[in-house]
Amino acid sequence: MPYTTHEIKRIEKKWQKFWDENKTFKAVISNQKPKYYVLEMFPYPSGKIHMGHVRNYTIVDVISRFKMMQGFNVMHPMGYDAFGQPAENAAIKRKIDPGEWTYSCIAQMRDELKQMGFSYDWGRELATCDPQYYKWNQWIFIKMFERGLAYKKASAVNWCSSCETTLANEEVVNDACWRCKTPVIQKDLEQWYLKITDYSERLLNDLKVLDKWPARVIAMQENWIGKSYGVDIYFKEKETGARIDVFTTRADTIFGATYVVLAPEHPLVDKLIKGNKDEKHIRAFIEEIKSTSKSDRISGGLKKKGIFTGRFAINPVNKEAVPIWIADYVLMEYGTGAIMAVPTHDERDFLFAKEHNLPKRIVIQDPKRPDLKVEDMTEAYIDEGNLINSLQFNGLNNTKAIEEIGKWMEKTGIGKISVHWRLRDWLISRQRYWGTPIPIVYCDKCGIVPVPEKDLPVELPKNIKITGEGGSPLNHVKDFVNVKCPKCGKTARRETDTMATFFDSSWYFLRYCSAKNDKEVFNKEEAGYWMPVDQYIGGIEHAILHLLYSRFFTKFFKDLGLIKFDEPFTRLLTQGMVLKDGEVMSKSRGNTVDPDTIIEHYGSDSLRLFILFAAPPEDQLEWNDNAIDGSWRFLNRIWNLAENCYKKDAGTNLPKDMDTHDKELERMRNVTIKKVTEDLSDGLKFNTAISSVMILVNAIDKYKFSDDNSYKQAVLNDAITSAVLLLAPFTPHLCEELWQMMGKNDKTISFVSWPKFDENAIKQDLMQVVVQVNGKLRGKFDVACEITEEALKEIILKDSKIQEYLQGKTLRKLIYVPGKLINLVV
RNA sequence: GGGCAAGUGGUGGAAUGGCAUACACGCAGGACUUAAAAUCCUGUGACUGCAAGGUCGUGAGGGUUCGACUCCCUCCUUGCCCACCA
Repeated sequence: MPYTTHEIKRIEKKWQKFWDENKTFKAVISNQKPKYYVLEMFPYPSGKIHMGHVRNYTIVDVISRFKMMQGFNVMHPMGYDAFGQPAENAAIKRKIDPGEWTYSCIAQMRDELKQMGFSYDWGRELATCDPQYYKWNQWIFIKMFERGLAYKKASAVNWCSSCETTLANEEVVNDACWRCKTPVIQKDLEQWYLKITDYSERLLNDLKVLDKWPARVIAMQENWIGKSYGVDIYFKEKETGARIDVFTTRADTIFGATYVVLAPEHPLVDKLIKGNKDEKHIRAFIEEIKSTSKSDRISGGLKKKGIFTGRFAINPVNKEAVPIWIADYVLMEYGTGAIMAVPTHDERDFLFAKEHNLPKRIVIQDPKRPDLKVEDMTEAYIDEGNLINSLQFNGLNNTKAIEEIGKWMEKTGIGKISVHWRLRDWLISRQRYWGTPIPIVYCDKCGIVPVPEKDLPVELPKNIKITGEGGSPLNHVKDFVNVKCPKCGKTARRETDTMATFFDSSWYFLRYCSAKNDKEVFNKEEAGYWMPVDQYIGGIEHAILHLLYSRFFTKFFKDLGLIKFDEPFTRLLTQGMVLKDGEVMSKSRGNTVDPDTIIEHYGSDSLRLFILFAAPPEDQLEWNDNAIDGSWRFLNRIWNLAENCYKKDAGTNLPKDMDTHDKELERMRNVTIKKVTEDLSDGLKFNTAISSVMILVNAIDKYKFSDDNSYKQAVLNDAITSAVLLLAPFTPHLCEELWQMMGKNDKTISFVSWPKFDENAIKQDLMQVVVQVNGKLRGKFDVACEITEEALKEIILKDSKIQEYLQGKTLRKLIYVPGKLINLVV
């Protein structure tokens, strides 16, 4: 029977049913085997899986199955990141309940995942919209609230007018909503924040430990956390003496500060401009800047808007009075919201000073142009040099001066060495229905009261009208909003905001360890056994948000004493996107290929094999409709070998009288085992692992169909057996079936020991030595492996062809790389 | 503007200081067939040559080295991330 579409369907269904019924991949704590926790980033349950999912989960599945065969106790769970806006949008559009819609999508998705043959422990399946899950979101929130890590603050927030909700900084992409691309505006609202900034230092420092993460992700996180060393310098307003702190990383240029600039939102602005004859004008200017969106503020390019306050500040190092300006290029959110401007040594300051005719003074000498005058400068000098016009610091190299001046300022009390971070606290309030209710009650008497643990979960009310307009739908649900204060029992009001869904996904990997536990967030012992995740795999788009939040939560759990480790994911792989015709495959582009139709025709094994073979996992993968044929053809060849060439009764012992052909196949078999084992262990190089199995299969074919048909069945059987085992993680349905067909006694191939290789069998009798003349390839010689350098030289130098290249030239040098090559330098 | 990747046949890719293009796709030719599909075999970087062979060739240019796709410098292109961050 050939490996036809019909047969493929039968086999794949058969084994999917087998794994399901036997709970083959159920993970149980055991001290007999080392544990291995392998995890994909769980999907949003949109219903259908797409090629990106297929790629992600296939990569994880191969690792999972490989580790099982290697004797690890593997946990490989699956769940759904099930809260969020698409369900609400669907509810509005189709007038159905978001929960109903979500659960039907989950059901469909589960079927599609099972169709791919992934080795999940379905007993740990979870959905974040399940009250048994989000109950623990609420529990975590309360623990954070108790420790001051969850707090409420009124502030200007990023607001998406289309989604009618606030967005975290991380959700603002190019000043637009990350989901719907609507431009983000600023709006004042009372919002819940998580104090992730308390963990800035740890989040930054522990990146050093993550040596098995892609350098790119580390760099992105470092960038995002943005630690900046500098000095806060205390300027004073000339008349009132009010302190104006400016933050600078360039304390070396303090003597060149010729004006001070405040952000329009700076709290001192109001006082400074009060009574100014131009007050109205200035206020109008400030309002204008505040009303411009951030992107418009930037799109003005280098042209910077500013206005003079009419006031002066005293530079503490030289008592000079410098004008105080307000300008759009100074941001309240960063540093102290005020800067000292050094036009001669900062590009932005230079342009601003030029625009508004402000004074400049050179304090770092360009060694190439020591006579340079301020009037002749066309741009700021931002490179190294020695200090001038800087009193006692004159002559000092500016890099050194940064340190020296900082120390001096701290000593004399005119400033302090400080650190500022780019990382902001995490805004988690959402004015949405389909999310975890924030477990807080507002009481006129008691204030903000957390819901007691025994009353959790605060369940989302059902049968809610969702219109997509007018803020949170929960506002309109009286039974939900009106509540008794848990403290005093008087009438109180429930919080109607829900949590950002990134909250849900920041700890789900811990929940998998105790997925059905209704007593605790997770069990200490279980998490202690399985965690941290040994291998985590997902898209690069989560390099900052999800991965940073998960690290934050993990550190928080450690502080609660629930776990003993600092980092959740030991090893991270960010898989590349799936492209079609050079563009990312996506619904909006209309260039998707539905995995279903491929499976329908070729089966999921062919799809799995193709998607791993076509590119290394980190790289982009260009979908090719034709190339999958190749994967199917290859599986067909394996099928034929196992069905027609494997003989059950041939015995397993290799014959004693092996000739060179037998030995060569046996060597190839060992080489392949070694190569596949190494490729799967370290670099996760699935594409080259598969190609090496293809090479083995080519060799088996050659051996089997050799001219004299003198093959030995035990050698052949051995090679076919190894090929099937090596392929088992990649194409599990086929290999299960073949294993059975070949009469092996195991119930499933999933736990059959990974084949071992013998270094001795890999050794060759002859080795090929490449001969170069002046680095150019001029000959190849097959010689015995144990040949001495002297004997080898003799053979080569006597060779007539090599002689030709040496004629009339003197041999200057001979480089011998043992076992590889000889380079003759003439 | 800053940071990080990457650039190799017609295509996906392999080789990370030592034989460039493994493996596969595609294409061409052949076998089998009444025919087609499937399968199998052969060939397939460019130029040159009847051939053996020779020359060139990993985005461009330079450098280090006996030897460079690989390391270093400069530049170009593409992708991603960050971005008035003081």
